[in-house]
Amino acid sequence: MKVILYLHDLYIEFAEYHYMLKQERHQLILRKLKSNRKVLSAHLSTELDVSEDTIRRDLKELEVKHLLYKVHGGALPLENKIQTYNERSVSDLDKKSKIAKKAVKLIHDGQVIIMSGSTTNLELAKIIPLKINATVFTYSIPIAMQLSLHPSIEIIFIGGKLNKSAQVTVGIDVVNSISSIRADICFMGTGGIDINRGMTEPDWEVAHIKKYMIQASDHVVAMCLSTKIMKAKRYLVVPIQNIDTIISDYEASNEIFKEFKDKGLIII
Amino acid sequence: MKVILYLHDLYIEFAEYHYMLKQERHQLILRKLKSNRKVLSAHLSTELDVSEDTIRRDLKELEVKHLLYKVHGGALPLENKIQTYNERSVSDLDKKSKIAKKAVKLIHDGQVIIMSGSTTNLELAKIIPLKINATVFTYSIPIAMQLSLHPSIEIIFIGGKLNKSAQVTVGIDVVNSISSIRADICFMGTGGIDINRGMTEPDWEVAHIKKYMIQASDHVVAMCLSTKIMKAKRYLVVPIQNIDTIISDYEASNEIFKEFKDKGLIII
DNA sequence: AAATATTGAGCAAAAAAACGCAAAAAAAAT
DNA sequence: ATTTTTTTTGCGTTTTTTTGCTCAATATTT
Repeated sequence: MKVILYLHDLYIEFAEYHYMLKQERHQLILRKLKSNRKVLSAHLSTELDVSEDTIRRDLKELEVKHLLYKVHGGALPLENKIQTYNERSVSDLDKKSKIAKKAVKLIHDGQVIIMSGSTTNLELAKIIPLKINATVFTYSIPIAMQLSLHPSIEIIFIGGKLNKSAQVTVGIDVVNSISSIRADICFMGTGGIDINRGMTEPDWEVAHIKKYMIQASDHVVAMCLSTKIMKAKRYLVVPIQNIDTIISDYEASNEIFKEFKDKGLIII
Repeated sequence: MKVILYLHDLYIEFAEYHYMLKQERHQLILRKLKSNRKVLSAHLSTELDVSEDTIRRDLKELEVKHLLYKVHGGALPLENKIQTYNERSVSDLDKKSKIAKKAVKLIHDGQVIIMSGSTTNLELAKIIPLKINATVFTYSIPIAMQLSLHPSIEIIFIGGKLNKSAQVTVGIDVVNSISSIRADICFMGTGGIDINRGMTEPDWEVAHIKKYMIQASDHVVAMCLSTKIMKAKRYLVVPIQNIDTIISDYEASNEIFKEFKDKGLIII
């Protein structure tokens, strides 16, 4: 490696001079981060013989490229970034509780109800009037816990393998249990509703379970965020004619529902 | 210790240092909290070599992010806070956790485990080492929730009618599900153990379910408060010879166990 | 009720980051 | 080869963050 210096009218050539390119520094920083699990700006500065400003700029660049994340004093690998409350908070909570308020009017004394495991259903579970007397089948732990605060709802929990992150049971046992149920009404959160492509889900297993839930119910209520109307996900649950009612945060009069109404669906 | 990096023809030596970044401290605190189920400010201060003020500020930050909750003297995992209504009147918690500490040594990789719905079992669920890989069948919501924080335990929730106060499922469905299981070991909280009258329960339905749990297991561990030894409740679960191991908060050498030992039971 | 331990608030020192600017170097254009 | 443009870098200054300390208030234990 050579370096050529222009000084006034002198031209000097240095044979062995290690000037480090920015990219080299970046690679170096990432390597060190990998083997060391952290890097400190101050140390990098002396070790790589550049100012701390430069290191800070390097780290900032690498952060933008999602190769690390910057903290006061240095940087850490992206994987140990701590999950914060906001990141896992429920999105569109206002819309979901609006839907729940409409849905709760469909619940009556003596019904046998199936509830899927969505956050919209959790909102619904919170606002079921205390005087209602009904039986609810669910496979969601949060919903079961919420309902257990209700004085007169009988809860049947559908067992199976527990999905830890969603806190719902899944698998063949769930399907078997549901197959032996006969329910009056079924409240279903949904990944997408489209007039042609029907009700769809991003997860195969969930789609499968929901299919049986719908089979087991006399009346099927799809609770659907407005953002998911006329959208489709990967896996079909049922075609649109298997659904009886759609509840969204839109007004029922919204023109987007025209075709659904033409097919005989109730829009709330 | 030194870190040496080779990059093309460059070789750079990094001096080792152990200044700790704030985020690293946070991660360590959370990790310790997860494995120890609690952290003490004074302890952390000396361990991480920073002032207690700093620790307090760390805990406060983590609390705002909903990653733990602060108490006088330290902090506890957030799960416990959710379960506070459950631990409303947990009596003899110290004795129960003493039992749990003994019981956890019986848990090994690859086991299929049945856990009944007692608070002693909840304590056990809290302290299962993170590296353990096993399958747990349970019909208790608090236990399922506690286990869902474990990275590698597979949880099978046994469905049925939910008993709201105990947060456990009961009924014929539970019996049916358990009948089809084959487990290595079964941890059972118990209402009473007596050398002649066997293991007994105050609730008929629970007694019935436990009978099937014991039938389904190769090894039966009865976890029993010292106050319940040589006591009997209303309904028989199984006679004493169907039990393999008794764990209590007494020393195993206690003379009260003499007759049990004579019958071949293991006392821990 | 007294003794001990823990906490919160305010403050100051030190370290790190941000910002604007200008020198230096590299790249591009002439 | 020279000029222009762009990029990179370091420096001085101002802000922000972090930390430890004191002291009064609170909580816990004896």
